[in-house]
Amino acid sequence: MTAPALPDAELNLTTEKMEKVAFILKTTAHPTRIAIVQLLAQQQSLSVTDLSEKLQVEQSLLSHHLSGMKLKGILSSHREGKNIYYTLKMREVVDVIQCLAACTFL
Amino acid sequence: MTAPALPDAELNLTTEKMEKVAFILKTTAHPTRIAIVQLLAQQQSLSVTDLSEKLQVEQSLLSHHLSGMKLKGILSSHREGKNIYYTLKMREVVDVIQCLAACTFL
DNA sequence: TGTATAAATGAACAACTGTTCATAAGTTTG
DNA sequence: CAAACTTATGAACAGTTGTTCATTTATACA
Repeated sequence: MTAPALPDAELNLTTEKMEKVAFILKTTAHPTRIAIVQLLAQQQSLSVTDLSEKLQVEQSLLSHHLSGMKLKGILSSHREGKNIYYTLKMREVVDVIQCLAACTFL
Repeated sequence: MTAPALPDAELNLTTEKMEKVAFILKTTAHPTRIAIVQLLAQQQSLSVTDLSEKLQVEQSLLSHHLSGMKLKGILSSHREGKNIYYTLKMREVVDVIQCLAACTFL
């Protein structure tokens, strides 16, 4: 949308961008976190218990993943009564995962 | 370690795929490795010394990165005399990086 | 209030990663 | 052959990550 799609030959990233790309890849590179992104790509927002049940992941462990992802800007959260709902903030991450998921060799 | 079990109906990625996606993200999530991919996206194949010079990365460290990426199927290599040339095998990785690199917020 | 429910936090620890250094192994050339 | 060059390898170590467990904070509601 923003930048025109460049042919591979013109792919040129600054050091700074490479670091940022690496950062995003790194914070997403985990099965549980990918699953979280997948769910939040479809659901707009889910509470920790929702996620914990759907993913079958221990509350505490999930919380650690969630707060990490929030800290790094991938998710955001807001409280609603007893529950805290998480939302996908950096939607571009979905594209990246989708892009990889579309690979035939996977 | 393993991806949480998810009801397939609600996802476009299977558990297995999520693990593979995570795997690829993980093996790419490093500035030096991204730079390697970037160079090999433009050059078809480069020797270790070429890469070492262009990236200003110590031979040994580079070698470790290269053999890791080869082991994981991202690169391939062949010898030509004294030199060993590395080639991008999993070209899809370029798309992923490009996808992220195109993000305006970066 | 007090109890239940929801989520975060922090300590502890194993496992993994990135890096450096020294050395080895393969190749060419004199 | 030895010497020079190119790349790989392995040990060591610091730093990071994933996980568990126990505890704490925040909210609701009886």
